[in-house]
Amino acid sequence: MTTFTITDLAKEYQITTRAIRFYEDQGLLAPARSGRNRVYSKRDRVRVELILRSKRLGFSLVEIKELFDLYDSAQGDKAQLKQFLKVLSSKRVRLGEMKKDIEVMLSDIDMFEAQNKRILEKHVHAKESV
Amino acid sequence: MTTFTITDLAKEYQITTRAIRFYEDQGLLAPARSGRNRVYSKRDRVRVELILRSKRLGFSLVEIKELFDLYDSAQGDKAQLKQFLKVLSSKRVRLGEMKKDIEVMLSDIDMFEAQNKRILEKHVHAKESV
DNA sequence: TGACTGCTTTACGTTTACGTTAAAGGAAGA
DNA sequence: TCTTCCTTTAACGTAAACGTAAAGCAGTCA
Repeated sequence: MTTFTITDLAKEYQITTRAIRFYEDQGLLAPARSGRNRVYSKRDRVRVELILRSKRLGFSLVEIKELFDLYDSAQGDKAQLKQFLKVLSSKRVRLGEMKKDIEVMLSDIDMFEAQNKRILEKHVHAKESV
Repeated sequence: MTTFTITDLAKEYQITTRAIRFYEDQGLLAPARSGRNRVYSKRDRVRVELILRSKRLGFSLVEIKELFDLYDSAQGDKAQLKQFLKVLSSKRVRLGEMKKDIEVMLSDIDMFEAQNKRILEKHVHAKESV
């Protein structure tokens, strides 16, 4: 099937229908309608994925909307397209910084783990030697 | 110098004194006092760095506090130490997932860039051929 | 001494991202 | 036809992370 209901998407992505409608209120989604009911296309589904991934990485809904809008208005408009590319590259920079932060935290965690495992083993030896 | 005022830290990390005091209210910092005034040690400074890095990665202040508390209570307590290690490894999992998300977004961005640059060049050629 | 500057506490305000009823309208099954 | 279920819009509520006065104390510079 090529279309989805709001509950389909909610179940698939483990979010509430309220959240999905909220994204629409904020201009992030614009599903078709069948009567009053919302009908989501594959494209809408992709946008939901993009929203969720972006959210997990700390991007605000406003930021995501700006990207979507820019992408939409960049179709055929050369100036907008250049602007879109600029924004994309700034996002890339930010993602790179986050990657660095993650590396630092991972190595911090490694350090703590190594240190604490040494301590745990010491305790064991102490017990054994008693 | 081995100690810092609240404005020292605020300037160094580009945050407001309000934020620093808020972190203290939430139990994330416990600076010494000189009279009524706060005096921050190098250890406090490290904690501020940890807080900010964690925040940039989307961790909540409550989560950060729990880690700090666990770390503090793990000194000499074997059970708490094991618990600390467990939590650390769960954080590591989450960081790994974020890394994946970042990779996906970066490759998405690469795709968009490549695609749009092709379009831009087409336009140029079109103009040249006219 | 008085003004200025910086730090303090207290407390209400604000933004983001939804949660949570509430009220009402199809549509399908017993 | 009645009940049940899913959907809709509308509106108020909430948690997190501070922002923003307000008002007082402490040091210092002229």
